[in-house]
Amino acid sequence: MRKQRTVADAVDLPDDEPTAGQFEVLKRSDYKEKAKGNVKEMGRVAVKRKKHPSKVKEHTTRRLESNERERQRMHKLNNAFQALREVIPHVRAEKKLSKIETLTLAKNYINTLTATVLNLSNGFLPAKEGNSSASGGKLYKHYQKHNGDDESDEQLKKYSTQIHSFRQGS
DNA sequence: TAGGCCATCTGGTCCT
DNA sequence: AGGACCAGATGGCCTA
Repeated sequence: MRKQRTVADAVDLPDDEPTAGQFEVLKRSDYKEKAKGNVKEMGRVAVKRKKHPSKVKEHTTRRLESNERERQRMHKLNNAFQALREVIPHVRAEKKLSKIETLTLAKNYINTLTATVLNLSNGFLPAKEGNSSASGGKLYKHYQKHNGDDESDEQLKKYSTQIHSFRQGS
């Protein structure tokens, strides 16, 4: 199990260690600039600055609350990833797809399905005026825009190759 | 042991 | 003003 870090961990520092609220805020650009030079001192520059205890407490409370919200947000995101995993057919069922694998596979799966639908519905024919969505014309145009002249067979090949490579763990 | 993946914390920015 | 979103940092776990 991963260690649960809390603000309490951060607050429980030696006396000479600055606590939350005693750091000078850097602008994002400065932050990034600093990142290039020194990884150890990322982001925060310690400046000893006395703050009223109630302010520190308030800051800590707010931090805890937003940490909790962020955790919930990430959990929701992970649930969505899990839901996506469950609808993408893939071979390596015994091993969970990573996030990047899930997204990549999903994208190619969608392309494959789109191509298949277009083929089945003769979507490759020019859409009739006024009935473009029903005939698949819009879909075809969208698909063509993003996939050029890829045939569905090509998509299918691409998709199965990818599934295969994931199965082999490459 | 190195590298990949992930969860969590954090501060800045955007949005309502 | 406050919450959502984002990206960087950090450290733990797992596998080759």
